[in-house]
Amino acid sequence: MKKEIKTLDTSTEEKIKEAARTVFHKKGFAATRTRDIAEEAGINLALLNYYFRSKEKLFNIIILETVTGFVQNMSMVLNDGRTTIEKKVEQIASNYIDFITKEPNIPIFMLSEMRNNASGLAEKLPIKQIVLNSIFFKQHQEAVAKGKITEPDPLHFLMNLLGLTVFPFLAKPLLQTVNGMNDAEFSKMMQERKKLIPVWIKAMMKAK
Amino acid sequence: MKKEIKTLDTSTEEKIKEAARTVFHKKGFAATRTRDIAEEAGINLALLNYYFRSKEKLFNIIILETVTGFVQNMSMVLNDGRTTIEKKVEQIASNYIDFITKEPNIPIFMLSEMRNNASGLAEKLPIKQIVLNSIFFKQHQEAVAKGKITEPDPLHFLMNLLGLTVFPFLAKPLLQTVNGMNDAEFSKMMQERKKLIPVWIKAMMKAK
DNA sequence: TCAAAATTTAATCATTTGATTAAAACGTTT
DNA sequence: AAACGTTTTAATCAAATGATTAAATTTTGA
Repeated sequence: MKKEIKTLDTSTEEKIKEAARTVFHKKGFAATRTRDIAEEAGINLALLNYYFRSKEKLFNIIILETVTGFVQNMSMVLNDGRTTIEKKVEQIASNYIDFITKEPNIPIFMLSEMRNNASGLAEKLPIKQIVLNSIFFKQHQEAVAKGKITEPDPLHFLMNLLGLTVFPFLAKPLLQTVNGMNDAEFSKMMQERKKLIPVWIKAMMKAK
Repeated sequence: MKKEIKTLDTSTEEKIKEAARTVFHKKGFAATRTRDIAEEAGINLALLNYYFRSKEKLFNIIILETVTGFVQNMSMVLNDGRTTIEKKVEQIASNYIDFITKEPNIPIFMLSEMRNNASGLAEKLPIKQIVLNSIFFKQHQEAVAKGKITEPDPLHFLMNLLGLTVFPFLAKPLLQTVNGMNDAEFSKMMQERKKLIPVWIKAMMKAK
């Protein structure tokens, strides 16, 4: 048969990547053992080095994919010319709450691995372009000019939106023990926030 | 026999704790080597085990102190009967921005180490008590009753406040490369947020 | 079919790492 | 000073860990 498209889903290489993603996301680079990944993938340890040379190289592939996926979503929304700025806020809040609900380890994984920027990751990401050249950026400028938004720096805007959206997931371990909150309750709370965050952002941005 | 008070500031035990705090905060438990701590403290490696038995026991002491310190500040503010809820928001934003500016590694350290709650830390903290029995909690209930605050759950209130305050520090590595922001600019931005966050929170809480 | 190439496996290596030990150095008490 | 307890040091240990190797097995292509 063709060797290229031979059920890539279950190829050894893909199994290792999938396992690496799972373990790295959950435990981070330093706490992850290559043997953990091999076991999770159900493969011989040596295959990890056979396909990816080293733990570090495998990690760099995973984190680049993870961060790219995270940013891409926002990029799409920010560059949609058909939606208002209000609608963009709704979409970002809603999309990220759904996304992080499915992959709850991603925010703390990304932020903790970037803390010393060891992988030089940030340089590889065109986030600045994404924001500064975005339709959102222009819409924000217009809204400021028209006095509909008080704070002129779009950075505050995006940071507030992401903070309100992402921070609860980061604080979840605390909430669960401290507040006795279970997964269902947390999930319900985040669903509420899909509607609350756009309302809050709107109110904040008009405030002065 | 006697050894109680002999310049505790520079005692070996204290030097090790201080070094451990520095290294653990910066790199996290898994990435920290006991030799890193010994070197930072300028002591022989064996002394770490002599005074603290194991890396893990030393870590548990450090993280408990760190989180306690972090929570204590909020507890004081939330239980001050002489301040309004608006003033409490100002104080928490201001205190934490100052605190984290001095110790920028603490938020990501706390959150990433709690992600699997390995140290069973959350159980040791009386945060639930702190919030539910606080003066703030009663003031919040009153404000809701009087219609001054729309959202009835004080959890949203505190999570929003902390999210707006802490999240920028977590995202700092991104901002620095992506936005080309240097330390001085970041610091200036956070000083602005001391004034902005109370205004924003006030507007958010009235929104509906 | 069969030889070459690719993949997989078990065994092993060299370091790293947390921890311990025995002896030396230091300080206190008598 | 001598005896005793405490602190510090250098050396070492055992387990863990990332990586490699050589052989076995499977797949590919003529």
